[in-house]
Amino acid sequence: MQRLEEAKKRDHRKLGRDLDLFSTNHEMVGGGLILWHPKGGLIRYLMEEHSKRIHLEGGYEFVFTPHIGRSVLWETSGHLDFYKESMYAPIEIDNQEYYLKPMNCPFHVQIYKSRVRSYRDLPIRMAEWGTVYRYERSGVLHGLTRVRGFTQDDAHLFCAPEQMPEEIDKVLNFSIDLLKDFGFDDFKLYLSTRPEKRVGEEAKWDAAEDALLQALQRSGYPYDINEGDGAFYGPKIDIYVTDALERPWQLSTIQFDFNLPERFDLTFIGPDGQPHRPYMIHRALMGSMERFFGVLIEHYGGNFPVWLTPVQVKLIPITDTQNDYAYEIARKLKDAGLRVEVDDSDARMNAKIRNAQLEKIPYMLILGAKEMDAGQVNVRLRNGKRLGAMALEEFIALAQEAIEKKIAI
RNA sequence: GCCCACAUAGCUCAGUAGGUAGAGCACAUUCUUGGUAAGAAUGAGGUCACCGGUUCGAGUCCGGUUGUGGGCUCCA
Repeated sequence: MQRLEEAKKRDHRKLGRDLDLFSTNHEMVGGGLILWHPKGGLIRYLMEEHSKRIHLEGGYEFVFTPHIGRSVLWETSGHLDFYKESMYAPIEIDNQEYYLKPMNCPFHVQIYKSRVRSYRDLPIRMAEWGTVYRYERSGVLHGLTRVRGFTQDDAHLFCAPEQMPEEIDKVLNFSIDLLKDFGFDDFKLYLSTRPEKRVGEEAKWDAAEDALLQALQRSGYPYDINEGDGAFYGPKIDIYVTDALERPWQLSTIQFDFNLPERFDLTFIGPDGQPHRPYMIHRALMGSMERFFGVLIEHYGGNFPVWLTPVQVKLIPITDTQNDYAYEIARKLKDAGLRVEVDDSDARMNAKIRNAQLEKIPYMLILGAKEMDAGQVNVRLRNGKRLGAMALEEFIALAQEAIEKKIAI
C-alpha cells in the first residue's frame, strides 16, 4: 500500500510532465511516439554522451544507417516472414516498397558484407544509436517504457568462434559497469536456452549456451536459467535491474544470432585461406533510450544524480538588489562547467525556494545582503539540508565532486 | 488485441434533481523588496473527447467511435 503510493508519486509519466521532461500527443502525433522536451533532451544527451564515450574506449565503432530499406532486405533477413505484424506498412516509391526499420541488424550486416573480411579484422563491434519503429498493439503502450518509436543503444559483434567466449565476457562486464554508472547496482541475470523451434546447428547452440553460462558464472552475480526461452535464432542473456522500489526491469539483452549470418551468407577468410561463418551477437545495454529514461526517472523519483540533472544550481537573490551579484556568480559557475539558472522573478525568496524544490534542483544558492557583502553563497540542498554560507570556490569544489563521482544527493 | 473503468480550462478536480459551466494551481498585468517549501489584487483562459439518439432543453440519460488508466498477452 505504502509502496503503491510511492510508486504513484514516482510515476515517470507524472514526473515527465511536472519536470517538463517529455510528452506524448496522441491527437496530433500518435500514441507511443515520444516528444523529448529540452530538459529531457539534455538528460538524454548526457546519457548518450557518457555511453558513447565508453563504447569508443571499449573498442566499438559507430555506424549510421537509414530509417527505411527495400523490402528485399527484410525478405532476406526473415523479418517479413516472422516479424511482419510488428512492422509499419511499406512506403512505395518508384514502384519499390520500403519498410520502416523495426531493427538495425540487417543494415549492420550489409556494412559487414561491403567488403571481404579477414580473421584479422575480427572482432568487429559495430554500434549505432538506431531509432526503430514497431507496431505495438494499442493496449500495451505505456509512457516511456512501451512505445512505438524508440532508439536502441544497439551493437552487433562479429567474431570468430574462438573469440566468442571472451567477447561474451567483455560485453557482460561492460553492460554491468554501464548500468552501475547510472546508479543501478542490484542485478539479476537470466540465461534463456534453445527453444523447440529453432535454426542453427546443435554444435553452435552447445558452444553458445556454454559460453553464456560460463560468463554468467564468472560474473559473480545471481542468475537463473529459463529453459527453452531463447529466441528461435539463438540463446540470450537478459539483465534485470532492481530499482529503488525493488521492482525488476529488463534493460540489457545479449543475444546470439545464428539466423542472419546464414541468411546473408556472412563469411570471413580464416588463416587457412578458406571462408568461415562468423558468430554474430546482438546486444542492447540500456535497451532503449526511452525505456531506460522511464526507469531512471522512477528509480530516482526525479531526483537525478547531479551529473544528469538538467539544472544543477538555482541562484536565488533575496531582493533585486542582489540580482547583479547573482548573475556574476552564475557566470563563474558556468565557467566552472555547471548548469545554472537565476531566479530573478519578483517572487519572494520562500516562493523561489519552493519552486526550486519542486523542480528538484539539487543546489540552491541563497544570495542576500549578507552573502553579497561577504562575497559568499548560502547553500541549501534539495533534501532540505542547509550547508550555510561558504566561499564560491568551496561550493564549486563540492558540486564538482558530486558530478565526478556521479553521486545523488 | 481482449476484460473492466474513465474522458469537464495547460495541470488537479467540483458540477448537487437534465435548465446552455466553477475552484485551486499554472499563465498575464500591477502592487509588494521579503532570510530557507506558496505575499496580494486584477485579468485572460472551456465547441464539457468526437458522432448520433431521447428530450421543449443534455456536461448530466442511451448507443457508437476515438483516446486514456488498470489487468491479461507480448516486448527494448
